[in-house]
Amino acid sequence: MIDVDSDELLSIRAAELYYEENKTQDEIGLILSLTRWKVGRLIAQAKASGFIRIEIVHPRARRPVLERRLREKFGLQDAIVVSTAGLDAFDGEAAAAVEMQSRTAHAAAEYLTLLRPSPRSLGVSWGHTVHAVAQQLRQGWAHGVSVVQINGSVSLTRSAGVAAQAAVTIAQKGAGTATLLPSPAILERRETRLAIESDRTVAQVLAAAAGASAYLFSAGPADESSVHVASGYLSLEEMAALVAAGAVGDVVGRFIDASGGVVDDDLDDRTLGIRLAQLRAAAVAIAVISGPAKHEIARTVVASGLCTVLITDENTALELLDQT
Amino acid sequence: MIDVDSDELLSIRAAELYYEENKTQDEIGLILSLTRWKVGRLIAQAKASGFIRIEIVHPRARRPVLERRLREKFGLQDAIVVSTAGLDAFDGEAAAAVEMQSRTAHAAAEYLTLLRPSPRSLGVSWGHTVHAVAQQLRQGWAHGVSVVQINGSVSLTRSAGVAAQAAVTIAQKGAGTATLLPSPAILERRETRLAIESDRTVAQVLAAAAGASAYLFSAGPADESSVHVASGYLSLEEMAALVAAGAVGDVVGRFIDASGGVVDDDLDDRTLGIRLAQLRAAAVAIAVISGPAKHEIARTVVASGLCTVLITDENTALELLDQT
DNA sequence: GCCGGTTTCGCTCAGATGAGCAGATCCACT
DNA sequence: AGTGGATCTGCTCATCTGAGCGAAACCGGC
Repeated sequence: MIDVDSDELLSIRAAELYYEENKTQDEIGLILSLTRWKVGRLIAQAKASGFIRIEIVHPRARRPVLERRLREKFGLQDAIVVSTAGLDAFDGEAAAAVEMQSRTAHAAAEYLTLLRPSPRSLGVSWGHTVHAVAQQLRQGWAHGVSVVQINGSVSLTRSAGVAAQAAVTIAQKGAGTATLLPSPAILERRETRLAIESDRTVAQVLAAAAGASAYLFSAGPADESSVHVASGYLSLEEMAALVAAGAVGDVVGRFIDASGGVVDDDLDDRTLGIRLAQLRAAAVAIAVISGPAKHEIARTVVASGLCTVLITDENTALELLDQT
Repeated sequence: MIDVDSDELLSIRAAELYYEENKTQDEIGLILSLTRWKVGRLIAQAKASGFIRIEIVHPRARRPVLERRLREKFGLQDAIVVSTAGLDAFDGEAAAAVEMQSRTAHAAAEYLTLLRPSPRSLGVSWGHTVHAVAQQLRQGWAHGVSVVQINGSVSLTRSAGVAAQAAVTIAQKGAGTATLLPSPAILERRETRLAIESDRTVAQVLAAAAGASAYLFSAGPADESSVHVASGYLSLEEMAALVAAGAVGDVVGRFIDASGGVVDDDLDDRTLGIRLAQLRAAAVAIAVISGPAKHEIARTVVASGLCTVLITDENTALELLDQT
């Protein structure tokens, strides 16, 4: 029979009476024939040994401890970590992932709303995540905000509207205006990109994007589920090649490796939108990244200084903090 | 967008800072621009709303709240409920069930050891559970205890030793003696039972059993997994007939229905061992019942006053307390 | 606008709790 | 046995926290 340290057992009994029966340490001392100081120490010991688990079960709960550790480890200005508590109530991993996506987007919307100073101009990328954030924002989240798209958005397979939707919604709900970037995200030839870029309308948008007072973007994993594959910008073969070359994902359409460097210079040269250096230099760059598929790219984003603020879920945060 | 009551959200934020960051309510007030009393109330509210879940994670943890409710609801002298915390670490329901069985047996062994006055004579039944308790008892748990079997034990398919083992082990570890009941549990004819019962050796054991200062027994479900089927006392058909007649399980070999009454008078008349009335009249009757298959019989045991002390697992306890 | 009822607020005060400290106890090694 | 170091114990005291209580704010009906 494996014996459990009798002090450990006592501390469990004390903790039961304290937390479940909410008796005072005095009363517990009486019951267990201990001084109340001993009881206090036993409970402290139980806590220190991790036998007492306190969980805040609420869809909008956050994890301040993880947030602080993220800030410290990666030198972030701010970090928001939404709790995964209560996820077992959802059946199926897919449903759970959707819920976490939604919680994260909600947290991002709230963060944007509460951000002070409220951004005069906000550069946004596009994709599922940014779209979700736009949805969660409430009417009047800002009083006049100039929203600018920061990377090419015209899709080859869908109408431009879909990608533009997010920026427009964010602007509309913030009583402001949206400036769209009328260009594909990835061009076939470098020259085409240069040509489009030099067009006055596009150049003006890019200039506006470069001068935004804050950025809001997500990141995508480098795999067949990437929006760039779905949008037709990249074939499955090209994606496989990127992965083979070390790509872990993309930020504003630019594919990067684990160290945060551009993977394919040629591809990057054909990609239209602000450059990663501009993002790295931004005073406020909010990355919203959630989901198990994005752990790797999330690590790269925070590790290579692409964002100043990270909004993510608990699992991703734990993964990011997990050593290395 | 479904809005969450802003007070509710505040209470979550306050709770996060209080429980995760362990700040004082004063500090939290400073952070959230609230008075410390408001913070206290918010945290209390979060607790009351059930957003704060405090769990004691330890294999030997108990559930004093459930224990008290069991005592109150069923008028028990005592109740021990072992926690299911940490069971997800086991893979498979079977492994989890084994773990709970073991935890419950451990708790029973501990209870016996700490029972005051220590029983001079202890009547025991036999089966998996009692065997497990015997295993978990430690050397010297008592100083001279007279252990008596309270129901027939000679198996038709295995050697008598197996069923006797538990009683012998309990006696040996308690520096005492074991008195075995040298008879099958269920006879084929009433007359045989009477004949055996009138034999002096058997009669003396039964008399000793009747005079025990405490009883320790378990209960079995009425289904094909019953030890009485495995032991060969009952055929699958007989068991099916018992179930059809309303049997929910057996206690010391006697099958009872939901209200605690004997299901089959003839069968009961062929069963050798102490009578249920004797158990109901006992000053200390400790029932050790754990596992999902035994919820129904557990309910019957406590509801019909067959035990004064129940030792069980959290799930069974919850089931027992679940209304009705 | 006014008024009664209800809720919320800030506060007092007493009880509960944790930090820190000196004495007691234990333990290993001579 | 004797000794030095480490740990444990019970205590004082300062701080933290929850109950209870008037005062203020709020709300709906006139």
